[in-house]
Amino acid sequence: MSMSELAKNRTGKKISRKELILDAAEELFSIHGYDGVTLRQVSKKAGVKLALIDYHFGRKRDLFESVFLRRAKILNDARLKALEECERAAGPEGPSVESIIEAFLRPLEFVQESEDPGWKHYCALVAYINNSSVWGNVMIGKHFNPLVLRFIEALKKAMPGVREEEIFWGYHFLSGALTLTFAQTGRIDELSGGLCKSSDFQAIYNRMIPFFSAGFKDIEKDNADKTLSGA
Amino acid sequence: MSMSELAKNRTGKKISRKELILDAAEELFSIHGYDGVTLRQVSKKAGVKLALIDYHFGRKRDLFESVFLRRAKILNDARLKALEECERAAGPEGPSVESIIEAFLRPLEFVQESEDPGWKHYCALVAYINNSSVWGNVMIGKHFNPLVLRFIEALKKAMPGVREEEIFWGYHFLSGALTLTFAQTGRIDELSGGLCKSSDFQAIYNRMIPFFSAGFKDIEKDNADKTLSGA
DNA sequence: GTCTATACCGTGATAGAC
DNA sequence: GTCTATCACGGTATAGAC
Repeated sequence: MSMSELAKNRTGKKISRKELILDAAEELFSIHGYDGVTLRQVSKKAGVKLALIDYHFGRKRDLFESVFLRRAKILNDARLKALEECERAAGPEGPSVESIIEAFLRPLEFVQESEDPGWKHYCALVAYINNSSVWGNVMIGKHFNPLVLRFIEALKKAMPGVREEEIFWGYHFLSGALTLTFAQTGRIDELSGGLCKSSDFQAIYNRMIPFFSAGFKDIEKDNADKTLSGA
Repeated sequence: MSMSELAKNRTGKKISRKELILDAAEELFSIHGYDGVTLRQVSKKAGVKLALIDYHFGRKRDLFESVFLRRAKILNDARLKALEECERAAGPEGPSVESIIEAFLRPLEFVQESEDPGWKHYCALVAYINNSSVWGNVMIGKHFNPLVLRFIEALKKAMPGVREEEIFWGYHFLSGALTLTFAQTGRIDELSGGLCKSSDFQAIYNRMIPFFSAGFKDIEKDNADKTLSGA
């Protein structure tokens, strides 16, 4: 790697031009979506020549995928680790619903704490992809579903007797709430007249964990009711 | 209106070319987003000449807004009516949290029952807009927030003593889950191995209402706890 | 008032020369 | 790694036909 490929970001760390392109693309794609961004905009924002994007990533589609993949593994490894730890910490009867949801969400807090603003852009990009019927099933399905199924398994153990599909629906609701949070539209800020700050992920997770735990427990109660009445 | 402006849809009803353009644009925008659709694609799908779009709607942006506005009022009027009815039906102490959420969601069921497939496309479009940091605050804020604040008010009455911001957060979660449902990505279908059908809105609302009611009630309980411990 | 044919001109992704 | 050419496509404008 030659010196000319390196630049300094604001924390003083040297980063390659390839990374600069990824950073610029990440931010732009997260705001305007795939079709709303041109490679020229990316090259301008990254401060590199247009042709360098072609050199490093080839087609636009591949650049988009590279942006998505760069942080996917880091994110999911952190969540998997959190789940495994909460399983270890729990007794033989396994972790509670609440602690499983906590393991799913808490690792995301570093996004806000990180000095790298790219993580916030990345979350917005995940929101864009997750809501897209074009990209969602391909990219999220391929790279996030294995981890999600791991969490679903844990929830099933924590709620024995509950029908599988009910747990999947609960996850769907959780995923939707998280996605809208990631999207960072600022709508809740305005709607609430400034009472809620959509940028304060920690405040959100603090509320999401009990809120969704209550939802899941309601499923469990309902299912138990049905089992009883069916007996 | 001349005969030449009319065509027949599959239910045999005559619809104007202007409506055909709106229908085509609605479907395409809902799948590919604003930037992912060209006016030429719209004209082709609608079966009209390109210049006709310019004649009826002017700029692309204005077409997009026309598509969004066409059904917004119908949708929100139905929900407002449902809320008012549930308030009338309740005693002087006002409606329950559960019945308020029901009034928010149930009117959406006609979307699935309607013969007009455009309603499903419209919902996906709302999902796209609600998750977009570019369009969300402008269009959803302007045309949906007044209704939403009406529901928030009802929830506040149903949960006296709960801090306003907690209710806003609860709404944020509800909105996210609903948005992901609207988006119709089919991801939950695949994730669940076919157990869940994302097209079955009725099944979803049946589960959302108790799930989110439980979440809100948990907020209420928490708040009461804090009040007690603070006393 | 409704619709069509056609042209404009900037911009886009991409390929190939250097 | 970089520069430049290519060539299709995009939104929009306009003149005129029914």
